[in-house]
Amino acid sequence: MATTATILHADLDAFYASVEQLLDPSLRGKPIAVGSGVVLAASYEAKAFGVRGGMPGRQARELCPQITFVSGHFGEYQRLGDTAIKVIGDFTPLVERISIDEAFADVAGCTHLFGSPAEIAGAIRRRVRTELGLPISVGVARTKHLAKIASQVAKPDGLVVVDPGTELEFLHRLPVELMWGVGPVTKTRLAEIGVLTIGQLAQTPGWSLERLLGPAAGEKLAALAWNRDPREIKTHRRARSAGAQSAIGRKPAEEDVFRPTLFHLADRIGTRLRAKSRPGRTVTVRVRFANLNSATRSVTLDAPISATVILAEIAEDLVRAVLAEHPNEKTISLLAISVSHLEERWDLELELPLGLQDEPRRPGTKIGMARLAADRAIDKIRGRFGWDAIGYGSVALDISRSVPDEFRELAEKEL
DNA sequence: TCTGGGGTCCTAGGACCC
DNA sequence: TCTGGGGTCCTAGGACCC
Repeated sequence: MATTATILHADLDAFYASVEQLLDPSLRGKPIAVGSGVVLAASYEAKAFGVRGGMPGRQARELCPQITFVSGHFGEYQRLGDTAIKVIGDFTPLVERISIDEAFADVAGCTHLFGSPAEIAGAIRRRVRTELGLPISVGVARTKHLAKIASQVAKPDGLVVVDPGTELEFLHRLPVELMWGVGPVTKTRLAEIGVLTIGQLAQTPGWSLERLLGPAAGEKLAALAWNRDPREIKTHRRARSAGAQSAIGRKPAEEDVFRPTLFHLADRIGTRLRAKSRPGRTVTVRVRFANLNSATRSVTLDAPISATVILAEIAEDLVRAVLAEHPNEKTISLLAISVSHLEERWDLELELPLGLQDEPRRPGTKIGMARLAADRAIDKIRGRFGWDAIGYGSVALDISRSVPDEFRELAEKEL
């Protein structure tokens, strides 16, 4: 176990909103939100009014009548996020990117070049500020969990270093919801037994936590409360699933409604899976009803798939099964497909004849091969002329897009 | 009053095998 | 016929994170 604090957690502040204020100086110092129907991100000035990400636009306007909505420059978010992470990479190769605007790094091996971890953190913050014009907060500690908490405490635009000698003193005075893994439900459950701070959590008997939260969560939280975090920096982590979803308002639970939507979702997912040669064996479907209750249904196949049509047909079957189980639900509000058990296909892709990868056991394999070949052709055309250049007939038309496609792409994980 | 979209991990029960 | 135990996989649902 390391005895010095060399883990950094760097987190760009109110990232999308800060980029908008960077691009348009007239927005600086003002409450703004990115998005239209829903708030995708809010500036600190807007957060001061209680505006939060995910909030409906109408509610944000009620809280903050003078708020300015901007539609968003998603390409710029990607570019600036990448650039900020690269700044960290100039100090150490041990960088674990968590999302578009957030990363861990271990600087243990580069202090002889660049100074103490605190000095490196300061240098990162200065460079991101001067070279990109963006505020970034950094936490420095001995463990990932504590570094992450430190960066949250540092916000906005700050630096917090937790010296190994002061770890528990720092940690135990903070509220439990700052801990990784404590969301609204767990916070409420802990509050019911009088646990509000991490210090109180640390003093709670293990059996009590495990009874309250289950064995895994109880043990994990107890460990984190004493700053025992075994996690290491992982520089490359492969995705375990790929999915897509679409909120469709309130529509009747009928074939005419869910078929085109499922096809569109399958198209998006299939394209990604094929691009990385990572077909998957398990298909999961989620249907959310008008009352916001939802039901899932999944199937695990003998062989992995990535062809759009096959994926769509399986998803349709699953949705029909869900609806059959909920005959009283006449209205659906969201459809989702996810593919998991992804293959690690890298080199086999080159060895297997095209088509044998998909559906070797499905009756009518030749059809499966033809479908995959058709997908490959479409993928190629789209690669040259853009996504909308070609598609599956009616599917290309009139899919309700509640958020811009560019926003969806930002959230996609590298497969 | 009615939150969008892309992910990860855990749980609990059941099937199935040794 | 009843008894015990361990392990793996699958499915449905939830909590959580960004």
